[in-house]
Amino acid sequence: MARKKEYKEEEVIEKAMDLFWRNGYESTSVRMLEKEMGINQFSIYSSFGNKKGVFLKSLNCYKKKAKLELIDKLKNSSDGIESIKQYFYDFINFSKDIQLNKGCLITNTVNELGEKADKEIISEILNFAASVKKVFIQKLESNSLKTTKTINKQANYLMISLQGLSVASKMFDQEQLNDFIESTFKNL
Amino acid sequence: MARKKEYKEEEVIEKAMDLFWRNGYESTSVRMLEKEMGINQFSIYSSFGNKKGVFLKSLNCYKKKAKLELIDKLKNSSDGIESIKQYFYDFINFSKDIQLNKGCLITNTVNELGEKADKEIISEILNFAASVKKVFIQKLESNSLKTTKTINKQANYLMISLQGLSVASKMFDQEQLNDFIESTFKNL
DNA sequence: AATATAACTAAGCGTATGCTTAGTATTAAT
DNA sequence: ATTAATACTAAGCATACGCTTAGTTATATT
Repeated sequence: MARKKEYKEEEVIEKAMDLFWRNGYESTSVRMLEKEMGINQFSIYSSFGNKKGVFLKSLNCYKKKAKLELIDKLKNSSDGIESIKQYFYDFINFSKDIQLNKGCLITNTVNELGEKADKEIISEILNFAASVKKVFIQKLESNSLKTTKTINKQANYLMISLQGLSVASKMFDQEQLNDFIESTFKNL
Repeated sequence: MARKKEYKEEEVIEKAMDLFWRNGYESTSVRMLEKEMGINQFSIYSSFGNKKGVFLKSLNCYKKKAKLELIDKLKNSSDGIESIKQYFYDFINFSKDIQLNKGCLITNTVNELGEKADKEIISEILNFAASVKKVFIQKLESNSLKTTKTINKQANYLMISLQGLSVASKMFDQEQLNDFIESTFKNL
């Protein structure tokens, strides 16, 4: 009985995600989203409720993209720790911007909103972090005699290292990033 | 011939710095600064020119505070690498907020503004990073046979590790932060 | 005491923010 | 063809933004 949507929600959310990724949550206005997504504000609000709704869907889109382009490769690799190292290098390319990098959307969000972030947003963030850590643990377990405790410690270490890489890639040159990655994996 | 200022610029900037530290640059409005600094917008603009001016002075204030409360202790310590490790633990306390942490103001700014930050702001950031790295290098040099190249690599590693700690302290618990610090210094 | 200078107050500038709503166009079932 | 339901356009809502300005108050010099 009703008119058809002239856009696919998944497609416009990918564009919204790009904008949030580049600019952060607060600095991305609904007018900017309107232009980038190519749809009117009415459509944005009828499809996603509010700005936070667009952001939550964008976080989800980011997770899918990261899974396809980064995490699945890591999962399917059989090089153990070496494959995690490769994941670090892959991440740099994954987050490449015009000149430097735009970091990891999840890390950017933690850094911008911190503990005063919305509950749903925090939940998405913790959920994503947990899923990455899980894969790290899998890789650390392969060909290893390490205890569960050691593996958990090392996974925590890698998670935080990755956040350092995310921030640093926005300002530091490739050589410094390489130094960091090489040192990070020296003793694992 | 003229009336006296009813505030000291250094004192009100410290309050502005606190606000920027907690909320970031964009999310801190001039109205918020007005309230926190305890002076009228006219006074803000006549003393500091514009919002960016307040921020630049705030960055400078942060640098002084970090020097006094963190860096000088590191400089005066003679424990070599162990003193850098202590610096990492000290940083966590330095950046303590109500519940979790507010990170490092410099790292927060890099993460928020990235490469599209104002030139003067970028310059302040790089300058601060260079001064910290310099102290790290000094400590790495003490009681060590490492080559200059190795020391530089390790300093780069520590700088980026610290940024990871800054972000992670906003969301992760103390145990995970401890794991991270302990693992970080196993690689040196 | 009069005066020039600068610091104050508070109202207001134009624009941008997140979000809504009145009115119109398009669809699929009757 | 009529109708009901939904998607569209575009104008507008109240509020907040960074910043300015007209008018007043306090000060050190004359």
